[in-house]
Amino acid sequence: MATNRTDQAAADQEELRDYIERFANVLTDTGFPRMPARVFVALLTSDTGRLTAAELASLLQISPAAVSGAVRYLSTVHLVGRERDPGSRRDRYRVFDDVWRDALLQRDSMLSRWETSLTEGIHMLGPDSPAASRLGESLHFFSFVRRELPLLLERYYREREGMTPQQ
Amino acid sequence: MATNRTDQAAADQEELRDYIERFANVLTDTGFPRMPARVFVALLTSDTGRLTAAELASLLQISPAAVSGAVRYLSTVHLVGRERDPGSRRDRYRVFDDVWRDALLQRDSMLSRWETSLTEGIHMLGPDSPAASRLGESLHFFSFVRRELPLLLERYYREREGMTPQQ
DNA sequence: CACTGATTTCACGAATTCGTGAATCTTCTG
DNA sequence: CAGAAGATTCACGAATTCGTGAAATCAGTG
Repeated sequence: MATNRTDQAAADQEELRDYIERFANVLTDTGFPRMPARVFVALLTSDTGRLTAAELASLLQISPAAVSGAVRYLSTVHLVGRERDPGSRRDRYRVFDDVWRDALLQRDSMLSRWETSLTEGIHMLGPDSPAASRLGESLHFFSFVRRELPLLLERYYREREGMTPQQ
Repeated sequence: MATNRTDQAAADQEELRDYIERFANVLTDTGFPRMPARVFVALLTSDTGRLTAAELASLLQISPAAVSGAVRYLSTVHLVGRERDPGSRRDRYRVFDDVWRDALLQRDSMLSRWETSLTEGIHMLGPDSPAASRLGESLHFFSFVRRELPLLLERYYREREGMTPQQ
């Protein structure tokens, strides 16, 4: 029995689906909500990086409502964007090329909230208590990271640019 | 009516409790489980950085079981350690001085799992598909971060050392 | 401006998480 | 080695999260 084209395509999709689940599981282990993780990986592993809601729903075997929810989440954390082909009713969702940069920079806002809390704590505890000095250490560390992170990213993109000048 | 010492202490504790809740909320907003967050902040803001289970329970108004659970969580993510004064039945839980370094390095293991998944995906998709090249970009980025992070930390500790040589 | 295809919203049910109280287990003291 | 103080485990109930189906809303098209 020969493996025809249809069989092959089916096998490929089967394998892709399995992979998506595995990768998504790794992400959920790190606190990522389940559906968003699956949708995100589906987009990452699609050739164009752009899929419609219907394609996502059928690939992942989920309801349109689930797609909607996942995409809303992913949008708010800037991991995917919404596009609409002009003169069409279908949205297309896409992963940004620099997803990870955005994801990292997002951490930044988190850091700044932490810094706010730490500063507040230091004032409350009085500047010369041992606890305050512990909080101060943390604050110092965070502001260091927050200062250095953008520089690190910049360096990465500069290096990468150098390696693929044709991009 | 004069403010006596007891009143002042009570007011301080009240304020501390409020602060702990606020800071813990900030942490939970970033995916941190609630109880662990509260216990962690309580330890951070204690003068010695070390509290017994009973002290935590009374400060946070939670059951011993909740303390136990929170502490177990915090231990597994290396944010607090357990100590026992020799010749005592009481455990003391403490925040490590370099909590944040550990926390960051922990991210490292997360990154390496992601890298594994990405590599797997690249193989599955065939190395010259567009999707594979997208995954490849991500892989490249992560290995960069994983390489640079320890260097960044090292630099921080070296700089800090220079600023507080008496430590 | 009615029609149709597509997305979002909402209420519900299922599943999971979370904290407690009670019981069990551990470890020091006499 | 019995007793007591402390910590942990476990089952339960409460609260939250999650995904679905159905209804409502939105946006192009003729």
